[in-house]
Amino acid sequence: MQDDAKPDLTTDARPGRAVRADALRNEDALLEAAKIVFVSAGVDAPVRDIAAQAGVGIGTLYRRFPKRSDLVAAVFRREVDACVAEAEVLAATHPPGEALQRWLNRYTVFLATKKGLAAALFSGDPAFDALPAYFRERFEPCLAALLQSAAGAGVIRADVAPYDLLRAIGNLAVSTGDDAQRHTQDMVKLLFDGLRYGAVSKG
Amino acid sequence: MQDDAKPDLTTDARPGRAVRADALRNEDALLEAAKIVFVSAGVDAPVRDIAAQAGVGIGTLYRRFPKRSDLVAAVFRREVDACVAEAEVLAATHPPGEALQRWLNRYTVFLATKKGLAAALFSGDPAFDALPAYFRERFEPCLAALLQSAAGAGVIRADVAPYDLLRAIGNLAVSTGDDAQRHTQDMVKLLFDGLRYGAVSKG
DNA sequence: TGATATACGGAACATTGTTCCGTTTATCAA
DNA sequence: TTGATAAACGGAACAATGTTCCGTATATCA
Repeated sequence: MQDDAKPDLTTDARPGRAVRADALRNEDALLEAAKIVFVSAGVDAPVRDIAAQAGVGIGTLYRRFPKRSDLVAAVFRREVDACVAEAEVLAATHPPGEALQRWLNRYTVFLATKKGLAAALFSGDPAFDALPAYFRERFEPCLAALLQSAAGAGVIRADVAPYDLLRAIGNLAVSTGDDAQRHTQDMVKLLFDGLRYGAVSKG
Repeated sequence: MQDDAKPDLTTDARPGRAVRADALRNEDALLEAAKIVFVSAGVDAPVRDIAAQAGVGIGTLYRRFPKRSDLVAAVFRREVDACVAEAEVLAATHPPGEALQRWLNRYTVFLATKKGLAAALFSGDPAFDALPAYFRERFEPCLAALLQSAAGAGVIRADVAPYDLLRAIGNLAVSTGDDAQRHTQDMVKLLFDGLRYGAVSKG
């Protein structure tokens, strides 16, 4: 593998020339804007609104993300990455058990903002085919590290598969209704208590 | 409850006057057209296409179905009804075991055409809120009758709950891929064989 | 600092959703 | 059977959104 691995950015630049700085800035602004607009107006929000929120022209949006699904997928990856990155921060700044608990909460927040995407994910658009794998690739090692660390500290039991936990919480998070968020977080906490119940050393 | 129960048709007619015959005809034509277009172009197909397929103007479509979800829900109910009606026909024209087997196949066909609707059903549109209940209300007694009849004839065992079977097949039918249909039907057949395995009298 | 590749912006066009009203037609009473 | 009238029809017109295209602006590099 050569290290021509630039950010996978749609650009007119040929190998010789560097990608322009404003192009990078706008890519970032668009993703941030899309994230905000998707939450407030759904993934079917008008592209004009996203461009406006980002402070760029429509043409710029289309240059980077020719199809809506490109933008949706990019936002999804970006938020997965952000959630994973936070795990590392938490692990470095909190004791293992607390880091785990805090991250599970962070993960439920991630899931909550993805409800609007669920329908899109099942739409059959090939642009989304790779996302489930990406989801697992990124989250499984991430949670595995937190679990192993907490288990090593004797705070939780060690016999729960990371992916099982990811899925269980994912299922808990699909509940709907007024108090969905409270309900989900309560149930996740219950799960976490379950983890603690069988811990090796401390009660 | 008075017996003013006409078909729940949006109409300008006041109680005094009968609903016009062309209105009824067009309602039917629109539902039939929508069913066809939804299969070939998805539930987001342009309303113009549906009106054209039905041979009516756009205004007529909007008069009956002001929102797309109204049309989607009406088509859904209509197809549920058609599938249920076929159960009665099969029960009257085939021996119990064969009627059951044939209907289960018919049911998988119904499910297959509903994949495009799955996303819509989960969209949170209140127009769809009543559909799951309708689904169960109609299908559960329908399948219960077939099962009871077959069990009475000693062709299958009698300890399977109709709703469990409906759900199991529903889950089998969500599989995707090139051979999804074959796979689903194979698995449903396996289920059916399972029903036969514990039959009371005949082996 | 000038030349040039690159990217930007938004007008213009295309597609689809939705409303509105003049025209047509089914119904019903005479 | 026929005329009056309510009811429904059809599609033009308008609105909202998606998409393309190209003249203009600017970052990069020699």
